[in-house]
Amino acid sequence: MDYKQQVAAALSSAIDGALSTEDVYNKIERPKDSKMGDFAFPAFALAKVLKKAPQQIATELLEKIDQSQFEKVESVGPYLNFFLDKAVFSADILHQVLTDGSEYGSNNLGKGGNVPIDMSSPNIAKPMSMGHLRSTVIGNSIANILKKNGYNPIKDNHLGDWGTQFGKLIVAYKMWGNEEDVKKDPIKHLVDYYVRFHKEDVEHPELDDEAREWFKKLEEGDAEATRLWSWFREESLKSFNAVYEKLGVEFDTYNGEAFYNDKMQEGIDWLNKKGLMHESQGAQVVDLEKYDLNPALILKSDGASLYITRDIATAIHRDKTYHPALNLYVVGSEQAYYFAQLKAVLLEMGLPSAENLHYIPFGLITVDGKKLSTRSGRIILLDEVLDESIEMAKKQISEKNPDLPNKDEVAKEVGVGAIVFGDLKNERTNSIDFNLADQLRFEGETGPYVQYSHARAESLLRKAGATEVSADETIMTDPEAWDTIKTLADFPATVIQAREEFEPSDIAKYSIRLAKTFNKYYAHSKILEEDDQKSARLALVKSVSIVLKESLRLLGVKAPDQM
RNA sequence: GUCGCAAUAGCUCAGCUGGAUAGAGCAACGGUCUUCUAAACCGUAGGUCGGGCGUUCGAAUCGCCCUUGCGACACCA
Repeated sequence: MDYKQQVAAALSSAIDGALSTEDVYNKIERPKDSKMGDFAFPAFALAKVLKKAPQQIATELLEKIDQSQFEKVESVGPYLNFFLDKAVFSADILHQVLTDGSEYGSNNLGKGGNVPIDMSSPNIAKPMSMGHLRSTVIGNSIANILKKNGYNPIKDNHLGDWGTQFGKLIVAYKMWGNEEDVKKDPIKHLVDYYVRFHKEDVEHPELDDEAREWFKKLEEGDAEATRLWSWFREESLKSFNAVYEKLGVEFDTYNGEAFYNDKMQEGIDWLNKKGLMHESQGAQVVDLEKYDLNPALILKSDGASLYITRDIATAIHRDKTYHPALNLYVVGSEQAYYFAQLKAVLLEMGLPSAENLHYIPFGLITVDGKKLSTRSGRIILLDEVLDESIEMAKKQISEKNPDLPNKDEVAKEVGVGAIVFGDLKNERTNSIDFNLADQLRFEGETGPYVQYSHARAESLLRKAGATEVSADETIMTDPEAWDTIKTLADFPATVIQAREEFEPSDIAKYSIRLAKTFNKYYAHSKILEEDDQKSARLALVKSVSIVLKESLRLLGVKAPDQM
């Protein structure tokens, strides 16, 4: 039941058409302090129409309004404050949560539409850094949020597994590499080869020619080149998967750049057929003047393909395979201009799903204010950060809860949860200057705080044992319980908002808000006390546990029952 | 140079489609564990919302200008 709608209806009949019901609905706001009611209507908008002082309007409106369905209505200055009937509302919300369980807040706005998501996308033979973390966890959370909204997300790891660097890698491996090293620690050694190659080719430029040759062989399907390439790819994937396993992220497809390598001609033909391509300085470009963008370079002057050539192929492939309701790309904000061009080209082509392409940028991660770079060695290894966080969690457990069963599992959930939550907590597009100490905080507004709140709730439910949990006779009069219930009621709208904005931080902030109101409630009442409200209190605790767990799940964070 | 993004407490950030005295967390200081997990709770202190002009009954929020920082600007991805 939409209680705001109820307020709007009551208001609308009282003001007698001076403002449309829709306008009234949109003007209704939530007071900052719940002492000022649950909903408020500022009378300013009516002042102009009625030519009266807003204070006076509020007072007069109070006389006319039907107050029967509210606990009370007050006029405070230019505001009209509505207090909901706590008993009815509480029972209603708790009932819904307990009935729906983890389905609470789900909707079918997506109607099962397919949504491929381009995410994570590490480069073969390079380590995954904190930058990849962002794309991975943001993409994963958006996938969860989409599913909650009735879509069918398809997580696509668009691997960087093609390009001239593989020629270099093959040359380097043949000169300095050996199989055992690569098997032992693939990324470390492959990076070493790559870096060494770049050092040596300064004095031996002939290495570059060799590399070009090997890449050409690879493109032509040469047996040895292909064998090495697929072996490097496989070993790299193994080490990526170790990280994905820790993060608890799975993919539906791994259609990297190599996958699209033989599918580019269709896009080029399409562009030619539409007469969109023309030559400029020897290269093939598409003009995008009407989009106020620079021309997009589609083919190099030597006829070779570019990133955009492959992305056009990707878009066509997705269009045909999925008929996507939305087509998402979770890629760093430094590529904003590029994606504007890509979308413009696809619109020009008339690709059916071009309109649905959404570029979902996220802010850059820097160290000491500078961009990360593999070659310069300014890099933060994701795996190491995760391990440190897990260690930290282990330490906390042995201090605070040494008797905890399956400590290692919980330490992993909490340690990884801290990192993932920390990344998702703030607005996507904020850039982050990396600071390890910041990442390893477990107190205050953090993942472990929300997990801890959930564990507390579960602990209460365990202690309550067989006690009946019932929302039927809820009389939640204390302000802490009331705030918590109202927060529970906000979850479905938060799920929708997070989907509309592709913004996991909406969920993260919500979970902190819920954890906070619950902890306050916890500190102020004796939940397990034997009286006639015990089962109602447990209903609240159970509801909080359900919604906290579900919020964390949407973020890709585990919610242990004990920690 | 052009375009884009940002600037809010010492630090990291919230601030919903403009609305009631600008809010959290961390750090600082003080209080709360013989009873449901103190990874918690309560309190104190801390701000000319980068600067200016404008729109409005009302601006951290919208518009313009300036300053500072970051990023992007065709043959990388």
